[in-house]
Amino acid sequence: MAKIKPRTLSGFMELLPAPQQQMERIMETLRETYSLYGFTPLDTPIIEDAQVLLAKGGGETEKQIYSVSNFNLKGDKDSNLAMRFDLTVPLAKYVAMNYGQLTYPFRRYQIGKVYRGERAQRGRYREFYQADIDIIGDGKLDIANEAEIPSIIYQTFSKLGLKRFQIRVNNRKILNGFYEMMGLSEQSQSVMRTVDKLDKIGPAAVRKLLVEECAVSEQAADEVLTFISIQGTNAEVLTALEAYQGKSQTFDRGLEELTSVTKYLSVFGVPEENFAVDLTIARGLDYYTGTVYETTLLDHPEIGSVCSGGRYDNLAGYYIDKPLPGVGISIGLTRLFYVLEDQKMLNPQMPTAPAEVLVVPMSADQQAYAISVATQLRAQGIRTQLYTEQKKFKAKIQYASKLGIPYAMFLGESEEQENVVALKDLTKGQQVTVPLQEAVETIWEYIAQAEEIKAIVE
RNA sequence: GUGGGUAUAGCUCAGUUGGUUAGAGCGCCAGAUUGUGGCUCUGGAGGCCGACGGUUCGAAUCCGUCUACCCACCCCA
Repeated sequence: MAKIKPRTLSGFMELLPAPQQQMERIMETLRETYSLYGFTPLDTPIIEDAQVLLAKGGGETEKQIYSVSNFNLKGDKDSNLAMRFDLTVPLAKYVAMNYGQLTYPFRRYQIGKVYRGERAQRGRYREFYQADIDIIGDGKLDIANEAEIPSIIYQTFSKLGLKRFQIRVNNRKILNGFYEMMGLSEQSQSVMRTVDKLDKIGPAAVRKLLVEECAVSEQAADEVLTFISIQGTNAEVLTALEAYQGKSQTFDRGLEELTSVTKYLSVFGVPEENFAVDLTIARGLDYYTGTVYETTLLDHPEIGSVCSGGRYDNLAGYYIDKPLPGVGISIGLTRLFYVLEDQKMLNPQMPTAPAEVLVVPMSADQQAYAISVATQLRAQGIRTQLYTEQKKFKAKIQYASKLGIPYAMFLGESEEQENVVALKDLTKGQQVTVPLQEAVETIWEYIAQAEEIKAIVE
């Protein structure tokens, strides 16, 4: 019979057990850190009414969203459904729906898969995890939140063990104000996109594109280039920006905000080398209205941003008549994991075994003894696997070895009679015959040691 | 959506100007070693050479079509 070729779709990540274990460790770290800052977990459906997801309408979202018309949910005819493109729009819906029942500022985190109809590419997926944190205010939301959000990302990345990363910060109001001064408000979207390519294609090419593609005059293009090439320490950039003050209210407000965010970021404990005011950052979805963030790994800029977000003033406005400003950021977990694995940055010391000990009865006669030992181990909180297959001894020990299980416990006739266990440390190759409680102590020592290995990234 | 590339064993890949029985390394299985894994040695299994069509005495190799995947652009986490 002809077999069906098993395959995983392009742009979808599927991991083997050991790397999956590492991925789970990263997720745990994110959850822990997010919780530490008082965020509450949230889960929303992967599939939503297409109208809800496309409320914002138009643009790239519409092009890249997976949607199904006449999706036949039993009883619900002619539903137009779509898969979520990000976690921010579903959050806006959630807040709009439960407006009266939430307490503001509402802080939630969410780790979930999102879907985008793009061509898959190195570090770019069609299905990927985002790990979001957002703070939604009722009517108002203080600027300090816009500094707290990236400081949480700093904490998270640091806890993972990452050092060479940079959170780049900009403010849409500064950009919009600047383009307003230049009389380029109409083209600002395409100009920002072009400017964003500066790192990639260089100033000369950017200038050419601005003139040819964005209908910017030669003179204005030069001024744009001068503006975006403002560089230096954060203080220097802010000082340079002061020269543009007084011509646009929007710009002035943006500068004020950026100055506050920069100041608070230091207070939140983010070192200067891990964040930078960068005037070329503009991207993110088009709902951003103020501060915007983009985080890159300094040694792997080719992968692009692994975490971005920003301030949005009125996302829920598509659903209800309440102004609900928010600020949020999203770690591209799948992409981050891809880089870490691809670049061999994951700590090889990180344990990936599914258990600390494999309980091995020597023969069928010891099966009952083995079950009772395993039960006692589990009751004491030791992750335990029981090897019940009637195979050669070699196969049993190899099983533990391949899975990276550090201890094997052999239970034969003599062990059962004397009520002891033969505990073998597979990493050292040493074996002792001791009472069960003593073996438990040894394994606990190992577990305590393994927990010291906090850094997921080496 | 646009442009380029690739498709041979479970994985990574060789395969000469077209030539008869398609190879290697890793992995897998077995044995050396029936209560002791990793290292070593020995043996073994495993292929419609992506699919379909064409050229030829003869095709993994040349040509065409299709499909899938990869890279880049667009855009983005």
